[in-house]
Amino acid sequence: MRRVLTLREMGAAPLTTAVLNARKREVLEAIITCYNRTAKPVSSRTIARQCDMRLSPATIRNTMAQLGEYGYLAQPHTSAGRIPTELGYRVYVDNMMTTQRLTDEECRFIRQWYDSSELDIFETVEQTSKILSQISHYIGVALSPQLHDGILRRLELIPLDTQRVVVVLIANSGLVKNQVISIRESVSKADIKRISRILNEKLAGLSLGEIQRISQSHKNLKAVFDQDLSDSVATLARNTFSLDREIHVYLNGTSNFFGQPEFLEVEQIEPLFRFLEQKERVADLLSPKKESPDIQVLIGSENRCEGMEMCSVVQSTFSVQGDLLGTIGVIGPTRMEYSRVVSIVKFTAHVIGQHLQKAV
Amino acid sequence: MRRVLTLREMGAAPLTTAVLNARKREVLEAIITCYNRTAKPVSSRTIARQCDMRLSPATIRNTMAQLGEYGYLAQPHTSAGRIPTELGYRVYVDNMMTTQRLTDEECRFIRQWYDSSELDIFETVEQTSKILSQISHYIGVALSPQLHDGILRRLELIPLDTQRVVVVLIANSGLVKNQVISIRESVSKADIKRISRILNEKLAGLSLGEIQRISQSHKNLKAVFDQDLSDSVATLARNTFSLDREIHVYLNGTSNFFGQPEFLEVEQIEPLFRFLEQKERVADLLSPKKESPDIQVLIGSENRCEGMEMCSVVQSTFSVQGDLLGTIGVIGPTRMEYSRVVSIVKFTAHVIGQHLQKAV
DNA sequence: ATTTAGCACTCGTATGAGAAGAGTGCTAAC
DNA sequence: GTTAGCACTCTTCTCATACGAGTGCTAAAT
Repeated sequence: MRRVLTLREMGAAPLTTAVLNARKREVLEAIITCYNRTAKPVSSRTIARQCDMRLSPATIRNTMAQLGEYGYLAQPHTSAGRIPTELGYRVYVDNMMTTQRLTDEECRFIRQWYDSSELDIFETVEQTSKILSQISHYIGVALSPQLHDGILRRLELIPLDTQRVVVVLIANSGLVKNQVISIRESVSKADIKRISRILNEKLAGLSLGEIQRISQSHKNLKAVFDQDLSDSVATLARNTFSLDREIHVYLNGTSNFFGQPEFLEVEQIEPLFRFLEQKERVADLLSPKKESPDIQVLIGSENRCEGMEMCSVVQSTFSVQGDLLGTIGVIGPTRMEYSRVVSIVKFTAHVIGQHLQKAV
Repeated sequence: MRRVLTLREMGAAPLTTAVLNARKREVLEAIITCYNRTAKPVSSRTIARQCDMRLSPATIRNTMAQLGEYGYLAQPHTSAGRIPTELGYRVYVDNMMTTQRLTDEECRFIRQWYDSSELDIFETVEQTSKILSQISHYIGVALSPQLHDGILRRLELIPLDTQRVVVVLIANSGLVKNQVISIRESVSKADIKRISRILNEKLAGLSLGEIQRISQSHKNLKAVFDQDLSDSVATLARNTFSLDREIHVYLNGTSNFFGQPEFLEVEQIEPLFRFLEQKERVADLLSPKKESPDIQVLIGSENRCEGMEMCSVVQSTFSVQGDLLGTIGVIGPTRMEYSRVVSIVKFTAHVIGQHLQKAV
């Protein structure tokens, strides 16, 4: 029978650090560090050897037993070493982790990518997932900004032929999106110009989500425009702002997981890859939560995603001028170098913000 | 020692069907069919049981031995059944395969997707990869069209501020692409309008690749415009048409490979996934070859891609009004239902062409 | 009161032998 | 030309055993 603690057992354990004296902290950290390297249960002897204070394996065993009672450590089986539980990692991440500065080289590597790239937001975001995966050696992930959340700066209608118009929407954040829309009755070029002028006058400065809501109802439209609108204009407006809520999810470095010892078996890696292929779910996972802190760390099954039980997520949002634009993150095994990854994600979010600022 | 024939041995075998009498053909086909189902070496007894002409296993063994000499069959080890070689599949695909019509349901399934979708080309292409994977149960792949290959119908310059302009390029194929470009010296709105008019007059109807070439050189530009251009206009033109040659590659259904018996081991699936993550290489693989036939089938190592040795590719291009727009395809294990997949890819390429036609 | 040495015990892993089974190739008879 | 029979090969599965890593507990040492 496997001695893996249930969540309830783990939840019952004290979460405060008060109960963790210096030695327990040191042992917990040493085990986490060692487990990160080897992915194998850590024995008391290993810790005794490398621990600063010279203690015998027997003493370490006592400490480990106590950490086990708290639910911070678990044993795959009775006569095996210890591995950190999710709760153990949680305590480590929340209370013990020291922020590790990136090396100058790493910083340069990240900045270089952005400096050498154009300003297209979508490409920048896609590139970011690549950067994150390359530097973290895990999976880099990035969510494209949603036009829906932006403020309309300007729109342009370009007649394509009598039946179709290209709409170009420009948001305050620098986001530009075009789409071709069809109109039933033909509208003259002059009309389109007029409509375009009116729409710009009345709607610039509003959020695109708000505009979309308004344009759904004829009544609302009338109120905003303060005049009666022909059916064709109303339809045009409605179609112009019927934004697809699709989010683009960019994933990179998925094959980095093949190297990880805990994913050597297909049974482990298959559910993960199946999950990652459902882009909507990945988007859900990464979508900023209500009270989103600077940086968020979801450890193991905390992410509540089927297939992601053995993975952790480190994520952050990036914004331009206070406008939330998107999310970036790293997905790695639960046994992850949290301090390094947190630094990477933080720094990258900062740099991407700076970079996009130029495009405003 | 493994009895897998080398390519040279296989190449030395006769490729004509003349040498294949009815029985040999029937046995080869039966083995391929059976191996497709089971992924296990096929024994003489299995064939003897299901073969139409009532023959004993011993007779089948003789025939199998001859097919083995031709290089169409191989044995994993001395006392195992036979599996088709790549050459065997090649003979089957080229000479024996009967085109299998899709069921009405499958046709409806494919058409439905397109009927219910908007006309944005990129989304259509992305969706296509999803459709292909869902209906083939393998990996669906699609290459987005390259603006570079299109004919310019129209361009629009939208001033964003004094230093930046949004360029909207509209190609004959219905492809629309926007990009923000920066200009060093500020250009007035009136100037931009004027420039836009000139560019449209002079360049509409030319291929974008050609335009890009022209706009690289000041001299060429002068020749086309038949007048001297200010530095600002030249720069603007150059930046407008400096199209990134990036191709978007859409992959879907990669996790379908987890179900395949020959990919149960990580060692098999890892190189494949590593390959698929290199989007440029996938694009290379799928890019239409010089003399590209209606539909192309690459069997096993024919694709010459590291990691794809155990996979086959069925691909086709789709076009609108004779303009080659992009490529779609299916990647599956070498042990693939070629006749079904060929039908799927053919039909889908046809439907996507029809669908995009509407957007022209 | 804390630490440690010693030791019995548990459990996973590696190894090897043996049996079972699937399938072939060959030979001789039909 | 076809087939039955049989020896032979090779894989796979199972079982037993040995080994080793690591623990928990107890009693002694500090």
